[in-house]
Formats: sequence, structure tokens, C-alpha cells
Amino acid sequence: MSTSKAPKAAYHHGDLRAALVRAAIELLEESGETELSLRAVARRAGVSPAEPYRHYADREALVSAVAAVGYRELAERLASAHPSPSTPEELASVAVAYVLFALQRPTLFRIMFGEPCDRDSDERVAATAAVALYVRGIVERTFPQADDDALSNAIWALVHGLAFLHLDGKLEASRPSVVADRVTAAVQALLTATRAQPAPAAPGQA
Amino acid sequence: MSTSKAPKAAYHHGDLRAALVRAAIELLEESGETELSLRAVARRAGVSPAEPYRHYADREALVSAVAAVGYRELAERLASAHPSPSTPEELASVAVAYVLFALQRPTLFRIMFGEPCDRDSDERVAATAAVALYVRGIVERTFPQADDDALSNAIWALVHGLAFLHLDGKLEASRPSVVADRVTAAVQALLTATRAQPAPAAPGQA
DNA sequence: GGTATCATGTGAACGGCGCTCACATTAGGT
DNA sequence: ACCTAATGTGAGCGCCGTTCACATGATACC
Repeated sequence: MSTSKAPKAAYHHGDLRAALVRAAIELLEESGETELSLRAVARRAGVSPAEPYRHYADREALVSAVAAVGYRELAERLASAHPSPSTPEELASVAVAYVLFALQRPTLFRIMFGEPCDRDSDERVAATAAVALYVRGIVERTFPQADDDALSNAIWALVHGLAFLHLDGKLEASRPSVVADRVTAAVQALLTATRAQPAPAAPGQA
Repeated sequence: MSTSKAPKAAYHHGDLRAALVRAAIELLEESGETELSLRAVARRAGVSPAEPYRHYADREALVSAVAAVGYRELAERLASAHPSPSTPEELASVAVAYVLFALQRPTLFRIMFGEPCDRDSDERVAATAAVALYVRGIVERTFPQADDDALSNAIWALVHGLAFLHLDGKLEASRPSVVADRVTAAVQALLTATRAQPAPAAPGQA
């Protein structure tokens, strides 16, 4: 079960496992490339090309570790936009933070979401689940009476889709304020719908 | 300007340019891998590893050609869901077609949207623009008085995001009918919002 | 203290990759 | 028939992921 997550602090190098992830993220953000070469990471960390294999099964495993860091940083970013949102406006501000994170750290974001998620990585699976739960928690607080599932899916999808369309240049994204307005408008629209008709399989009419 | 799109029919091989794209898509869908190797494509097409470079500048160019085919097939698929949607229900059926396309041809979809779009590929840029215009056309027909920009952005983003979250396993996607219901519910929610309050800076109501 | 043991690190090597180049072949225009 | 340009080839470069036999350092046990 990928035991010793806590590094033994220092054998020769001192937590090379974490150092490799750090080096990988640096390379990612400097080069702008989504591809990351294990050999390049090893060079950056100052070890031989074979060394990473002591700490990660293969390239995919290192990438998953990088993605997991990304999920954690995204979660921090969302939380710092608003620690515990419970109104549509606060929720919208978190959505804006999500999209801006994608735009400010595009390569990391693509690593996190641009490829099939490796289900063998406990770290990665746990980190994505945390983001999902965070979104869902917001929705539950903001609309306690709504259909949590449908609504939180819709909101996450909307925000996630906005992030990707901006990232891919399908929506103009040069000025953050424009992006923020667009995201806010879209989220408000969806939320207004929810107020108007609480849930699909619910009472009255639509 | 990447002239002779129309192949001269047959020199030695007979439109190898198109044959390479076909081979690439076959490999993609057989292997389930997002990566595609130019050498493997060449083997599949029965030519030497150097041959593709007569027809495509580099690997990226071939990938873009593959993506362009994907955009065209997606457009066909949407059109066959409904040729000219003009009601929320019809729009929702197109949205479902979009997400199901992503789930049925995951590798192709990832090639289309999972990496930075190469702006040097006329073919690719044109094909993505076509999809964007198609979505926008639907919105204009369905809600002539609404804020086209904001609404078509929101709808595309929502649908695109739903596609990716399903694809990444963040939303359960084993039974297409469940996916269809989820997508329909989300789209209906967004559209209802638009009816209730047409647009941020728009006239009366609808 | 001495030594066995295991985690940590290395260099060389394998095959596959993207890509280039010098060269062969074929098709078409004149 | 011949020249030219399009089409196709094989060898080769450097990089990649990965593995392996081997070195080195830290610790555990006597």
C-alpha cells in the first residue's frame, strides 16, 4: 500500500522522492511543455537517469504524484478564494478561482485533467476525490434542499468546461477580469435556475 | 497555405496523406493509447518511417489532421442528433450526443481537446471554429433575444465539462442512459435559468 | 568494533522514438 | 527521350523509458 509516505528524512540525498516531484513541476512550468521526461527530471534533481525508479514504478507514477500536488494546490487556492462559501456569490468567486488557477498554471492543470487518470495511484485518486467533495460540500451548504448530485455535477462541469475552453483558446482569456466576469455570469445563470426549480424529480412544474 | 488539399489521387501509393490519418485513427482506437507514434502509423500504412514527413511537417501536424477529422465527425454526430435544434429539449439531445461521442471515442476526443491546440494548423483551427459556430447557431435560434455570447459559452462549457468529467471517471459513466439523463438535467437547468432571466444586460423577459 | 544487510545510487545497455539526410525510383510535362 | 519534381527508402543522430549488474552508504546485530 505504498507504505512509507513519510520519508525517512535523509539517506543519501534526503527525500529524493519529494525532490523529484518538485523538479518535475519546475520543469513543467518553465518549459510550458505538457510532456515531462523522467531523464530531464533526474538531471534537474542531480541524479542518474535510473534513480527515479527507486522511488516511482515508472514515468506514469511520477506524473500522478505531480498531479496529486496540483490537486492539493488547487484545493488551497479554492479555499483561499473563500473558506466556506454558502451563497451563490461566494460560490461564483470560488469558480473564478478555479478557472484562474487553470490559466495561471496551464501545464500543471493539463497534467491533472488532460489525460486518463491512473487509478493505480492512491495519492491521485484520493486528491481528486477531495476536490469533488469540496465542490459538493459547497453545494450542500448553499442549496441544502436541492438535488445535490445533479447540481454539484452541473456546477463542477460548467466550471471545469470553462477552464478548458479558455485554456484551449476557444474563449478569449487575455484579461483575467474578463474571464472572471464570464465565469461569474455563467455560474449565476446556473444557480438562478436551481432556485427557480429546486430539482429535476421534484414537485410543481418547470 | 497548405495548398493541394485535394490529393492528386495516386502517385505511388494513392493519397497517402489521407491513408496516414486513417491508419492513425485506427491505431488510436485499437490501442486505447492517447500517444501516437509516427513510426507506428507509418508501419501500419506500410511505408518507411521517413515517409510521413513528405506529407506532414512533424508529428504534431499529423495529430492536428487527426483532430480535424474528429471535429468533423463530432459535427456530423451532433447534426444527426438533431439537424437544426431550436427548443431546449432539442438542444439537450444535442448535448447528450456530444457527451456520448466523447465516451464512445475517448482517445479521439482527448486528441481533439486534451492538449494545446496547434494554431499553425489551418485545418484544425477551421474545424474547431465550425463546432463553436454550430453551438452558437443553436443558441441563437433557440433564444434569439438572449445574450448569445454568455449563453453559448455557458452551454458549451457545461457540456464540454460534463464530457471530460465522465471521461476522467469523475462521474460514473457505465450506462449511457444514466449519462444521458444527467446531461439532460444539467442542460435543462441552465436553460431554465435563461428563460427566467434572459440576460445580464438584456430586455424584458422571455 | 566488525560485519551482514538493505536502501540508495550509478553507468552501460536495449529498443523505440522523432527527425534529417543522402539517395533511389517513379510520374508527368516537353 | 529527358529533365524535373514528387514520392519513397535506409541509415543514422540524439533523446527517451526502462532494466540490470554493480557500487556505496547507513543501519542493525553481534
